[in-house]
Amino acid sequence: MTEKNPRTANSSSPESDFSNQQWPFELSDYLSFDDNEWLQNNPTTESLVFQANEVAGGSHIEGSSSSIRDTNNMNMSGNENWKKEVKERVAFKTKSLIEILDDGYRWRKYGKKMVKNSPNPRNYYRCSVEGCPVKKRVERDNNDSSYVITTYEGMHTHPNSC
DNA sequence: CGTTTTTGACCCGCGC
DNA sequence: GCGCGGGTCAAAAACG
Repeated sequence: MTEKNPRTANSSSPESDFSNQQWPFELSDYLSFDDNEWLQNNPTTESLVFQANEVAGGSHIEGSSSSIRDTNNMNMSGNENWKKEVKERVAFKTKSLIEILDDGYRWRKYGKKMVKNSPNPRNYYRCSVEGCPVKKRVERDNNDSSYVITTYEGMHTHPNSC
């Protein structure tokens, strides 16, 4: 990075932060997004947007986006893990040139990997706040480089950066 | 100066 | 048993 990070000190003010970006939605709307609503608004998105209670060792996303559908189809054979911990998993498919979508939290990149089926790199982000098990996975669409698939994992256990 | 980014290496699960 | 795929960590560098 060198000039693609218009944030850093303004993380405390997500409002002004967003004014700088070309977000098609408002921060509040973005946070209260309903997976069901998204499906209605984006019928072409298939099952890319979903909210599932994942379990450790449940179904890993292997392959391309087509495999993501498998994640929705959890296996009943290991449903006993459900009582363990509920992990919220939300995937967003947004048409934007920027992949670093600021949601008011601080994200620290902890890894970059190349998908074997695409020349698109996959970025792994994590909440900089300690105690926040929230993880973010950002990947570009294979078919539409203009689209960005952002997958949020976990819930924020700390107040906003404000 | 602190924080974050970056890249490579390492680790884990499972498939064959 | 080894290889593959994916995911994570870690040390150093870069940036504000």
